[in-house]
Amino acid sequence: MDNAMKRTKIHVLRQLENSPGQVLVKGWVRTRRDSKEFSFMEINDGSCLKNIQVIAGQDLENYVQIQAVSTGSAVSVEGLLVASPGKGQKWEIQAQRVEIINLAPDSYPLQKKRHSDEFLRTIAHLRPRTNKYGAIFRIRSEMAFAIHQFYNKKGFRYLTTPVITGSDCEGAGEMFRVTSLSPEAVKKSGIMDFKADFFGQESNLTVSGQLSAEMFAMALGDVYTFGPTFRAENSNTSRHAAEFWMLEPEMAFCDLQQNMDQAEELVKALSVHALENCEEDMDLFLQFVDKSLPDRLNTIIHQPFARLSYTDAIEILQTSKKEFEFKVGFGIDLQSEHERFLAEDYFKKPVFLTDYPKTIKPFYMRVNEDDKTVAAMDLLVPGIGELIGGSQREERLDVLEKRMDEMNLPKESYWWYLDSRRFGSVPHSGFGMGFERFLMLISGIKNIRDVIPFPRTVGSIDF
RNA sequence: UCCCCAGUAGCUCAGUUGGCAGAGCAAUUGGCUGUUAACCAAUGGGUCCGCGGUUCAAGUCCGUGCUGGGGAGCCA
Repeated sequence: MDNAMKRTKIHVLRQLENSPGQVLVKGWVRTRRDSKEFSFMEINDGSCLKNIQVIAGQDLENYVQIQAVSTGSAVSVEGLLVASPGKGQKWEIQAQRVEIINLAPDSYPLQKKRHSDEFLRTIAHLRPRTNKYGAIFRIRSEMAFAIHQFYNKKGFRYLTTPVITGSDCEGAGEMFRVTSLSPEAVKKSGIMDFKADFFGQESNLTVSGQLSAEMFAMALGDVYTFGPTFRAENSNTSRHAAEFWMLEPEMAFCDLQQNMDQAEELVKALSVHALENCEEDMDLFLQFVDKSLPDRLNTIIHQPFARLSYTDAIEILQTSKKEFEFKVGFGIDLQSEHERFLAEDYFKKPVFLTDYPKTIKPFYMRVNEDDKTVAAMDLLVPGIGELIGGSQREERLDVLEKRMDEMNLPKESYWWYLDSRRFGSVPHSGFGMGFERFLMLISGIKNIRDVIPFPRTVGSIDF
């Protein structure tokens, strides 16, 4: 290859106002059509949704081989960038040299037509080469960056909390056990001897970085964690995965209202960021994936989210004419149908529900003056359900210890957590947002498996 | 884990009261052509998800298992 020539990515080429003349592109052939004296090749290099059209003429020395280039093949093309006389594209490349880097056999599974999401899940290693999956994974990348940018601008510090944890009762669901004990040794002795295990005690994959984040909020002020989270729940739905990414901001000197303000600002800012920075990829979803998406995003960005207490929500559900499968009443956790009714039918926009009964919420949430409810907040969004769960944390040592006693939690193993309430305890709040659920919200993709590069779910860990 | 639905060519699907296994797209070959998921023609392509049963005969009916999808629970 000509080392003097530098490769230009297709997203750069497509934005050019004037032709630089000679260009070099490398990518994969999406489709090829023959004409009388030349071949049309559409090349995609993953830098953007769109392809660049290459005109490979019969005067090329390897024209016979070029005519055999199949969908999925990798090529390197050097030629002149010229205005395209055809419709549908501004530029095209008049090839002077086409190097076939790799010829894909006709068994290449991706065809020049629409494939079902279910089929593409069975070839998760190849699906990012399609328009839709290429688009969502570019958006996923951009959104991860946007999260860091959002909090960096606000003066938050990024905190990486442990993936392996020693606490076995964080109460957020079933946990994956981490061990270095060999199955043979365990079978032989008949017991899991945790004292002989790597950490000398039971250890698990994290279900939340919140407790760690609270410690750092008491030191650095405003922090956030953003990383992988693991749940060993046997849940088989389109909204759950065993491994997912969660964003968890934690803020000192912050009450429940300010917590909701933060969450609402975040969701709005990220949505705007997606539309402004992933315009071409977002258009694919706005136009073809979910017809209701433009309205939904417009509502999210421009309308204030609804805010009401759990008690008021129960009132609305009880007085609504809608027939529910499950009865509602104070003290009962809301069912999916209730949450959907509130977000999709009643308010038709994201809804914060606050002040849930303390009996259905974790120990760390701040007990309200009524001693019946806690300063919790869940953000319910149309189409997804719960996107965010958060609370003002219980900063009063005596109240917190009483709650832990009520819930039979071993205070001694939370000694360090309780220390934060002993030494300079202040009101503070935080929340967790499922990153994949947010991606589903802004893309209209209906299954969480389709916004994760290689999803891990019950009974499925291929790739 | 529970409820419902599905599994037929590489992909998407049709297949009637049980009676010879089908279509479109893809692939291959040829034709045509500054084409846009190009077009036209021909050809090849099957463990009808697995196992067991009913029947003269099962893609079709029954049982069971597996896989996938939708919903519920749990949650982010």
